[in-house]
Formats: sequence, C-alpha cells, structure tokens
Amino acid sequence: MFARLERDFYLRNAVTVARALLGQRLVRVVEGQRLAGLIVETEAYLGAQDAAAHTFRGRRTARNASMWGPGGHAYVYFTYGMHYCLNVVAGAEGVPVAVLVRALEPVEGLDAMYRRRTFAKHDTALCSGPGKLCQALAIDRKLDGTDLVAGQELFIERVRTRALPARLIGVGPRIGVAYAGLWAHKPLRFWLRGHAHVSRRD
DNA sequence: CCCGTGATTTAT
DNA sequence: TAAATCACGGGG
Repeated sequence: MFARLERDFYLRNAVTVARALLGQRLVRVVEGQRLAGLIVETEAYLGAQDAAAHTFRGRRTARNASMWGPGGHAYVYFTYGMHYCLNVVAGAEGVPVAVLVRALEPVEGLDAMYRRRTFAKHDTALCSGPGKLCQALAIDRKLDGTDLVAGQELFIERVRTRALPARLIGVGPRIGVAYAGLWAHKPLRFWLRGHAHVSRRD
C-alpha cells in the first residue's frame, strides 16, 4: 500500500530531511502489531558546528555512534534517567547530522499506545513529545542503529511525494537547547501549523 | 514553579 | 574518581 522512503531520501542535509519528514508515516512493529503515526514535528541537528548537537565539535562516542553512519538509520538515546528520544540519521556516512522526531499524530495501534502511556487520557497525549512517542511505540536503545530502509521493526512509509506548501509549515527555535548560545535561536524546528498533536501549540 | 532518575560527559 | 549535565514529562 505505502512504499517506504528509500535511501536517497535520507542522504540529504538535515534541514531538507526534517521538512520532508513532515506528514510521513512512522511505523513500529512490535509483537506482530503495527503501531504508526504521522510525523507532525521535527528538529534538525547539524553536526560538529551545532552547539546543541550530540556531535558538537566532532564528538564521537559509544552513545552517538549511529549519527556518524549513513542516513536512513535510527539514532536512539536515553536521557533524564527515564526517557528515550528517536532521531532519523541524515546525510552521508561520516556526516554526523540527524533529525529528532518530536511528535506524531497516532493513526494505528492506539489501544497498544494507551497501554504503554499510563497517564494519557486523550489521543493528543500519546505522541506529542519526543519521550512520549518513544514510550507509546516501545522505542528504546535496542533500536539504536536500526536500518529504516531495510529493517522490519521500525521504518517510515511515504505518504506524500510533493513538498508541503511552505505556509503550512511552522518554523522556529528548537526546544530545550537554551544552553547552546547562538544555536539555541536558529530556526531548526519544523511542525505542521495548527496541528493538535505537536508538542507545543503555535 | 519543582522534581524524578541514571547514563553520559566533563572537571579534577 | 567525582561532579555536573541533560534534544523530557508529569504534577501543583
């Protein structure tokens, strides 16, 4: 029904990939069930130059190794002692850039999502944040490095081919990176304007 | 506003 | 070896 995004989609700069991911469908297969959501909010992280990126100044560690690989793989990290966050690696091998997936509109497997998201009372609380969507879709460090083009547990399906009209995309500073000086203010967060499932209202 | 929570990073 | 940090989420 829906074809996956192919390798070439990911082998581009992080801003282009961050914008093009909006409206596409993230799919997680767990215990034989499909859990899926449309991507409605992303952030681009631009590698060695970017003070907010885990690869700032060329840092290369066990944690961020996936960011150094070729585009089209997952980079999943653990933070604040309890949350996971999912990134889509972009660019060529050796170019450590990625796109943080910040929010989804859940569309398949909401029953299973509610079971994992104990506190959620409404659909808008299931996947409206990077930690929330990882909890809802059972994404943790075991999925770090997953090939989104070839793997069977986590992938992205093409919903739209044409670029969205620019007026439908909100653009602004990234969330939670106030420590990053100049880079805290760069317009590297992208979302579907007015969408109920973004992590913060416009 | 505040706090939980622990891996990772940075300072000593 | 020790201390600080953190691309967050939930409660008040």
